[in-house]
This record gives sequence, C-alpha cells and structure tokens, in this order.
Amino acid sequence: MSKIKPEKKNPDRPSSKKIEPFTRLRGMKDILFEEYRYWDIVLEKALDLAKAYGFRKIETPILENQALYERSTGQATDIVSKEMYNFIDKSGEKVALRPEATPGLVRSYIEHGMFNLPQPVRMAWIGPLFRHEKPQTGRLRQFWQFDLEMFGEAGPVADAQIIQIAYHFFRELQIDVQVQINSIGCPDCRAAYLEKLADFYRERGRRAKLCEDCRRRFGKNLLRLLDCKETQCQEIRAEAPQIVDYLDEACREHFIKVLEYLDEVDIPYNLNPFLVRGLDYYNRTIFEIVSADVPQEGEKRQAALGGGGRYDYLVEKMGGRPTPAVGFGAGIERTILKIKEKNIPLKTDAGKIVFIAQLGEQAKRKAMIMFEEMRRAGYNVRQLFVKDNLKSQLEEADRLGALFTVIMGQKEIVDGTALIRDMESGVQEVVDAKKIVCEVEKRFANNGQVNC
RNA sequence: GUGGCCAUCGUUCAACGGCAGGACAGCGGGUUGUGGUCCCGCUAACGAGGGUUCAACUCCCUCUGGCCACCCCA
Repeated sequence: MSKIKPEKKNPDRPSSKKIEPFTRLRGMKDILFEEYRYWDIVLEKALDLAKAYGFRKIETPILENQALYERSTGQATDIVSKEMYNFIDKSGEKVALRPEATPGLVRSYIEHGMFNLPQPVRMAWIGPLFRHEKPQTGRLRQFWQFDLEMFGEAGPVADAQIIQIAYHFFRELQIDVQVQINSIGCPDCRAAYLEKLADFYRERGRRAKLCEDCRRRFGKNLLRLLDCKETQCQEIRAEAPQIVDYLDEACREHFIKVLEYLDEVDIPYNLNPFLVRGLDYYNRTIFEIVSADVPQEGEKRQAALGGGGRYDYLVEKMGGRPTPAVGFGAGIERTILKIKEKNIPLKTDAGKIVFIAQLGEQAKRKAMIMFEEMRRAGYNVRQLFVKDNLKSQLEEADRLGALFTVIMGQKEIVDGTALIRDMESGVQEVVDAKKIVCEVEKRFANNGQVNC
C-alpha cells in the first residue's frame, strides 16, 4: 500500500535530457551512518575530558569578520594569505569562513567581558573549520577540530594541563601519540635568538647551501628553516644555535616548570628544539601531538594530529586587556583516521533490545501503544510499523540484534494475549497482553526473580 | 598553489578497440502469521565533455573528483 514506484518518465520535461545529480564540493565530506559511530566516540571523549578538567562548552559563529583572522592568525601565514574562504556579503562586509578556532574564541572572550568572570576562563569548543587547500587524505577543506582554550592564567600548570588533556584525549582513544614540545620564549628572547640564528646561517656560506625553499624563507620566516625536511638543510641545522639556550630567565623557568609538571603526572614528551608552529601568535610553550606509529627515521614530518601553545599577547593585540592564554586543537577527522587504521573496536551496541512486531490494523494500533509504554518505561524498544508483513519485521529485529520480539496479531488481540519470541532459540510463549512489560522484564532479568 | 598516479553497479574486484562479468549489499520469491542458513530471480556502473575510428568503457585532449609528494597544516 505504501510502495510508490518512481515514474520512469517524467512528463513535465523532455525525456531526452538526463539530469546530472549534484555532487559535494571538493574537499567536503558527508558523514554517513557508519562513519558517525566513530564521531560519537571521539566527540564523547572530547567532551568528557573537557568537563573533567573544568572546561565548559562554547560555540561561536562560523562566519566572522575577515579582519579578525588577518589580525590574529597573521597576514603572513598561509592560512590567512592563501587558504581563507572569504567573500563580500550582501551588505558589503568582508567576511570569512573561520579557518581557525582561536581567533573567534578570543574575540568572544573580549566581547563578552569574560575578564570579569573568575579566572582562568576555560573553554571547550568543537566545530568545523574551512581552509581552501588541495585536499588529500586527512586534509579537507572543511574539517572539524576539538579546541580547548584557557584564558587568564600565566602559570606553567596551565600549559602542562592543556598538554595533559591533549595527550589523554588520544591515548584514551587508544591512539599512540608523541608529544613534541619546545619553547619559543617571549618576543625579547626570541628576537635575540633570531639574530644569532641569522648570523649562523650567514657564516661560512651556509645560507648558500640551503635548499631553494629555505633560501626563500630566510628573509621571510627564519624559524621555518628549522623544520625543513631536506637533508642538506638538516645537516646544517644540526649545528645551529637552539632557542632553549637563549631563553631569558623567566621564560626558561616557565618552560622547566611545564616539563616538571608533565613529569609529575607521567606525560611523556620529546623535547624538539626545532619545533616551530605555523601561527604568528604563539610565545613560550608550543607543542604538537604526532602519531607515534609512523616510522620516525625517514625524517619525514608526519601530519600532526593536534597542536597548540601559549599566546600571552593575543588578547591584548585583539583589543582586550592583557590576558595570558594557552590552548590546543585536535583534528577530529585525523583522529578518526587513526582509530580506523588501528581497528579499534567500536562500542558494542546499546544492550538489550526488544522488538515489537504487528500484523493487521488492530494489532498495529495496539502495538503502537505498547511501544510508547515500553519506550517511556525506559526499554530499548524498536519497531518497523511501516511494514505489515512479519517477515520484514523479524528481519529487522534480527538486524538490530533484538533479544526478544513481541508479536501482536489479530489472534492475540481477540485473546488479549501477546507472543514473546526468543530470537536466539526461536521459542515463543503466549503471555497476558496486560502484563507485557513485566513479562519482557522477567526474560531480560533471566533469573525468574520478577513476578508479574 | 606546483608536480605525479588514478577514475567500472551502493561497496569491492574483473574484462575488452566490437554483447561490460562476479562477489557483497538492496529488493522480490521459495515459506500470503515467523528472522538468522540455503536456493532462485530482479535492480544497478563505464565521472563529464570533446577528438581519433566503420566502431571507444578501452586510444588522445580538456574538465571534474580521488590519491601521493611538495608548500603548508589538523
């Protein structure tokens, strides 16, 4: 009765033209049913951890002022200069799809006067970001990130805690990760270091021996030379001065404390003097979470699963009062990719399922009532009332892994009974329809303790 | 953004310059009040456009998309 076959020919249009269906935009993904099972466990873990460490959820608009990112992330970064989805809206406003979470969160902190809240303010955030890159596995144009930000705390515990959560996030999802950590000091010590570094490369014609990219980067972003993958650059780099040796007293002490706290709570880390991050606003602690099961010797830098650091000057730069801050972001899709790689078992299903099947109009009505009754009583009850034949309904019950199926038919209506079928053994029993909830309960309890 | 590889039913894997085939899934039937096994059947694809050719899914070009490396990043 409910089967509608689509017309082969639509009389409203000339039959010669074939309609091309739409497809997704490049680098965009649909998350379908099976895939969503992974999202469930990842998002749940993220939220649980955030809550446990006192971070509260916040959401910000996907669309923001383009200038917000230009000023925070930095005009010079690739993210802003070549990857941003920006356009002029109908009112002439220059807007951008957010390529990064932190700027919006900083904006929100300032705009809502959150410096008036008890400090630190700890935010948890999950949402989609947009970057117009050439897509690849684990690099999408729309991708999701789990972010934590802590505002108003300058002490090294804040850094350590953020790293601790980041680490636990992956570990508790059974992904083997490494924490790469470094300190890039404050603007003062970094400036002194950069001079040393520039001198180093200028000496002995080292600069000329660099790869093409690095020679170009030399004037633009000196720190970037440190994480070049080319062997010739890495050979030179091995003798380069390291920033940790140029940190001033305060920065050095801060960094040491961060490491000590991490030791205290058994978070393993790798000091990586060459770690640099792509965003302009970081100072002092920076870190990256990388997958540990990719061979390290190849000297190839793996795609990071997450990363973050301290940004004590950003809030002020964005028009707020001086406020220290630390944060981190984890890529949801990359995390899920890792989970799939490792064949980590998904959560086993919700548990004890009862299915309610019906035959005939009157039985259907009765079954609908029973369903509501059982659902409200907290049972894991399923149905397929849109199908009228028993075969389809039992098939569905089987697919769902129901332990029992309650069957209501014309005969049962007349007798005031219901049939309970044990899906494993196929054994069926007739019970009083009025006691159906209790009868199901009794079978779930499996020990006859329940009296109907 | 640069360079390279690739593109067949929903999924996965075949084949061929001349009829596109299997497996899985889906749907229907064997069993019109009974699922899981089995058997039978059906549905369903050459990413798009152009060119070469008697003939193109196959060869060539363009586009689109995917993948890999780089830039960069999550």
